[in-house]
Amino acid sequence: MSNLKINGKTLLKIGYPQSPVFRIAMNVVEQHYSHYTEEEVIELLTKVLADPAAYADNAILGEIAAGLLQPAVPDVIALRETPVPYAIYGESYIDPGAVRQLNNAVRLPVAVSGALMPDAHQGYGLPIGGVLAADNAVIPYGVGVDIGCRMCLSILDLPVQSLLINETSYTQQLMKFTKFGAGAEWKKREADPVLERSEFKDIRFVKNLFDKAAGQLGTSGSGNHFVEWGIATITDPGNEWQLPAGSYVALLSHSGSRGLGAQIAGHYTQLAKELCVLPDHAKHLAYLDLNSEAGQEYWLAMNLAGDYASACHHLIHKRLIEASGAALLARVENHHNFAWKEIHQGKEVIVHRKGATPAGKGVLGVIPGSMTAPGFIVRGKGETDSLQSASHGAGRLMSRTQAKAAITTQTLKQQLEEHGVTLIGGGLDEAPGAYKNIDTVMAAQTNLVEVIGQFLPKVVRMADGGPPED
DNA sequence: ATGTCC
Repeated sequence: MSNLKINGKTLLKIGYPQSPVFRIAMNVVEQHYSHYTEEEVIELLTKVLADPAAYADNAILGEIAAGLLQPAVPDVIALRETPVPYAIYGESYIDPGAVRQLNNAVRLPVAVSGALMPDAHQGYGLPIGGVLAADNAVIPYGVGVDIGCRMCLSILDLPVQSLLINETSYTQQLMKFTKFGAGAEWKKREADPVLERSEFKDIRFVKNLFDKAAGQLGTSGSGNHFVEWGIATITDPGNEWQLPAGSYVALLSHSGSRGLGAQIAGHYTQLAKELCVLPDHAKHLAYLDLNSEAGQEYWLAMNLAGDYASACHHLIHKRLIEASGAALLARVENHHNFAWKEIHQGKEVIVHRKGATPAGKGVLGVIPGSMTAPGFIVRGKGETDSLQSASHGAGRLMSRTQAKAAITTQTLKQQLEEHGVTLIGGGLDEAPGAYKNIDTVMAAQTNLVEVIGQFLPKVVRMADGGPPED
């Protein structure tokens, strides 16, 4: 049995229009004609293209025929001249490119309001650190490529000294129970309720991602993702867990939905761009109407990816906490790449937070610093102007390329030594110097969150720097 | 962010 897939180039060559029919044809071929030769498939698709109406009632090819009978390219949707208002926090530290991107977003016809966090920098579509409330529409690139990218902090009942005395065993645990790198999968798979979800059966596109998702459950990926042992210090005696103020061993992880979320993001962004054509400078902000089939599908797939990301963190924490023999005292976790249905100013809106921490009144979150700077455990103040959001970290000061050129291995080593941090993996593009000063960023958002504690990394694991190794 | 191609 061959594994024939037809690619976009082939479809273009035989004259298929660049419309949703492209993807439909590829899916149909993959699902029903993978045993055909390429010549046979081309012959079949050419026949359908020549007379789509003749295939309209065909059980398999009817889908392609319907796509061909639709108008090929929808009209360009104009941005509004007048933007909806938005607040900026820490404007003097924000990359002007990020401001330009939010200026586009708040002119979308579906925009209701927006906000820009003090760690903002340029992304695709909505900037990282961008928040946008939309009316009954969701922007796949307003959520980001890594759907459900999130933080999870577990505070444990281990004496702080054990981390300092037995550092080697904590390092070994990280080596044994975490897995990093693009495409990384565990050989032995773990059962988990998230893998039983009906979305894996009901949404055709998502169904094809199941196998990879099952293999990648409990892995961490690459880039800025990490798992680290460190010391959490609770400073608020009125904390939610009635923990005595003081220091605890804690585990902090940062990662998302791996290949599953990336594929979902890519697929539905592409679909959105076909269905919602915006002026060129705003094209990545293409949105899906939540009443449309595509919009509803994305919403379900996005929520699945979010829950999958959460399950990944929980599996990592479960394994490491069990290995350490500790008991869990408290946990704080939050998505920072996601969209939610929320009520703002008395109206239900879709709030996109792309690199932004939910900060509703009393809502707890974690804002990481860098591998040598503290992260913060925060409680949201429910500020209206920020759409109840805060930064998701310190934010980049240098691009990855800039950081690799400006920072030396020697500098990184020295900084790690000064702060007593052990690093496994990690590239120069993730060095502390590549990030803004977290204290400056926190000072710009005192109206958004209150600090109830902090976290200092001690043993950090990240993907190896440079190209993936295995 | 991701094995960068719908």
